[in-house]
Amino acid sequence: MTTSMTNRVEDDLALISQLYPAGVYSQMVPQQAESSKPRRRRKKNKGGEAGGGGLKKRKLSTEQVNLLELNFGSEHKLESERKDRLASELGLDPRQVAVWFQNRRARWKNKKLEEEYSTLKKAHDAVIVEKCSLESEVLKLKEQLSEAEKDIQRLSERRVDSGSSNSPSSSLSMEAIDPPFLGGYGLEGYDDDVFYTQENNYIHGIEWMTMNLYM
DNA sequence: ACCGCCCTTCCGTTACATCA
DNA sequence: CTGATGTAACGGAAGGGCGG
Repeated sequence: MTTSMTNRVEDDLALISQLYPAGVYSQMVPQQAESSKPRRRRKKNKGGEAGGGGLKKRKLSTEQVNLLELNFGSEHKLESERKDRLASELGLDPRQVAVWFQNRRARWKNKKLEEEYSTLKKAHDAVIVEKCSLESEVLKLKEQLSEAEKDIQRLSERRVDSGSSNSPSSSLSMEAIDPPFLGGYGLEGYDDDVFYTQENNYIHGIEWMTMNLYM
């Protein structure tokens, strides 16, 4: 929190450094340092010259990187003993080895985060697909239910009609799937979901439908 | 318990190299 | 030449260990 806030301030200062010529800026810094945060600016290193004047190795050789990678693979942390040993093996400054490990840990962390993100995204996508499939199944079942309810309605209406007209269609099979006798009370006490049998036992509509469909 | 010093790690950034 | 990308290096904050 405080770090990022200071960094924002530093960003502003860095921006200032781009807006003003280097010489002007370098003279501005000490003045600002008195009132606010001092900002040390790294020197540009044109022509491979380090700040001190010596030649600066900008890129590590393949052999150096390979050995560093090998060491990083076995242990991400770098104790000072190992750092010194590695540095002398590679002909590098111990500080360079420390910086390399530091940057390598940062890269490793980023890569791990990317992998975790990718894994989570795959899981998320799979859940979304399953959700869609379940939703379409719910829709299908609702349609089936609606059709079944319409059938029940038709059948109960036909039952009422056949009471006066003795239609020839009231065959044996129709008897089997007609709604059970509702007694002398008409449809007034008729519940949408419950049918009463002649024995005054009741079963739910869906169960009744299922029973008749497979009888 | 407190303080100052040193060392290390992490984070954000900068400078530079390399490549398309 | 230029913008994107990778990486070595830096600066600062924070935390732990240790002696005074």
